[in-house]
Amino acid sequence: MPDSPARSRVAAPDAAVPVPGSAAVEGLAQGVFEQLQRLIYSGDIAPGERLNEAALAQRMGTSRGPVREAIRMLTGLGLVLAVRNRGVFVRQISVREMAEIYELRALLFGFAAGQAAEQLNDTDRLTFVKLLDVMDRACGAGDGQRYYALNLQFHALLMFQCRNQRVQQAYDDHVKELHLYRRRYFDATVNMRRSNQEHRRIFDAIAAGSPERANKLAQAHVLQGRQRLLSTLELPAAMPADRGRQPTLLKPGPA
Amino acid sequence: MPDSPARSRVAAPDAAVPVPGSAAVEGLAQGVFEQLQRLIYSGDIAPGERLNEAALAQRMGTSRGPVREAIRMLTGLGLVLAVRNRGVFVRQISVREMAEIYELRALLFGFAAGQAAEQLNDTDRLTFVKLLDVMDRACGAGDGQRYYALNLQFHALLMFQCRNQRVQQAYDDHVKELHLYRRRYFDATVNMRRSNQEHRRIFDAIAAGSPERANKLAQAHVLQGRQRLLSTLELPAAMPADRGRQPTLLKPGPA
DNA sequence: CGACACGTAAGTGTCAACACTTTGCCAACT
DNA sequence: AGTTGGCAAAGTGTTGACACTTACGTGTCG
Repeated sequence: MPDSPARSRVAAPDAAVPVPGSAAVEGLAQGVFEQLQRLIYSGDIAPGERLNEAALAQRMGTSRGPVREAIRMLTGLGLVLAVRNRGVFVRQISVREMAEIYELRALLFGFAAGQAAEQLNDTDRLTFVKLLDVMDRACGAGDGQRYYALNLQFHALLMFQCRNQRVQQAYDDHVKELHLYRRRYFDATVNMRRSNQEHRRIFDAIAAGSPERANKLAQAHVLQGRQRLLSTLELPAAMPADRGRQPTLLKPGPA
Repeated sequence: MPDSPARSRVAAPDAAVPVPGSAAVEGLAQGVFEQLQRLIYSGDIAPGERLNEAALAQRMGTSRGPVREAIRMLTGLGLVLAVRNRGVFVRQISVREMAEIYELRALLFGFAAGQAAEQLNDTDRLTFVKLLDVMDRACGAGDGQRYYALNLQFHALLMFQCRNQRVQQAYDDHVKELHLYRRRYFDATVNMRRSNQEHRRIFDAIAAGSPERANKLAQAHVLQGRQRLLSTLELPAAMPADRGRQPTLLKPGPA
């Protein structure tokens, strides 16, 4: 009791337990885990980068124990790759992997669309209508950031229609993996327009109660999204520059 | 690597590092992780059971650190559920979850079958033919254990045809989750026969180059597998029993 | 006889120290 | 000059100890 650890510590930049009223009940490892996840998905840590335990521990205001545990959670999640005695590295997904993930996404998304066409309740239908309306406006205004967010919402709402948490989870997991790739390259107004049109057609098929058509359209939508992304990737080196990083294909592995 | 014999530790029952020639290069945490995974999938630890860190540490011949890290990997994998200050419990999947997983499996399996019908090379075709032949024999001999193994092989071979590692991995992951449910209830000879017939029909569709039909048949096969399992679950009142533990794990709530 | 409070035991959460590996650098040797 | 050998620093792997929370059994009071 002479030592009140959480409080007598110097304020850390990303403290996992900053204030008592916070989510300290979750435990340090959990807190560090969530911080790291956020940092990785936000691109703040960058794929291929190494995670330094001591540095992170200091940054989070804990010892290395919780940091290591958090990192192990990340490995279990497949977000990070551990190499014995060398450290863990943020996973880099290759173009091929990205393509594969898109294919899987297309499959799941198509399935959900098909289910939606068979069992769409009125409140969800209304939500769809409203959402599409807002998306039209964002699209017209050329607000890429906003459209990106709405797009996620649309997809989430559609995925919910399959009433299968496992499928939704699989979808979410894989979408997360694509975040790093996608965020940067999703601002071309043209892409936005086409994407928006496709959404409308998918919804029409769903509202019309045509599972087959909805499925096909939804699948095509995702695959065309992949195509759009691939084409922007193939364009020359005229993007915000990721410190010279190419769409690398391989992990930072030793051999 | 030269052995460091300083460890005069008594041999532990499931030692994660028994002999130098073993997988010691992977690190203790990794070793413990693999052991635990095995123990859980083999049903040796049983769903709902709690993992005692100290006990496991002793059993594996390490300290609690590596055990905790291994456990964190399991949580990242979703195999286990952690509750602060209470411990981690092997995840129990409900019947509903099982049904959902089967639906997802059906989707993926159907997809692979469709792809297979579009691009099946000769060597794989031959492998299929041979495999089906062996399965016929095992089926005729009523060898449930053997058929179970062959069945997995058949499904793996078919999944491979989609040439998409992500899809395969998703399939594998979910099949693993079902292992606990399935192993016990898969010996009825009748089920074996019907299953085998379905395999044949699926392969026929693939060999005939009919993606649509192959997809449908494969999907139906998995869903019928689900039905077979559900019916066996509903029959008996007595199974090994989970020691009365319910899907609890929710704390009563503060104040 | 039942409910509540308390004390104790078991178990998890966290930490700081120590052991081992890898890696980069500098010097000596060919 | 190029190569090889071996220090030294940095970082990961592992451990045992200590703090804290929870669960459980016991005893007392109503």
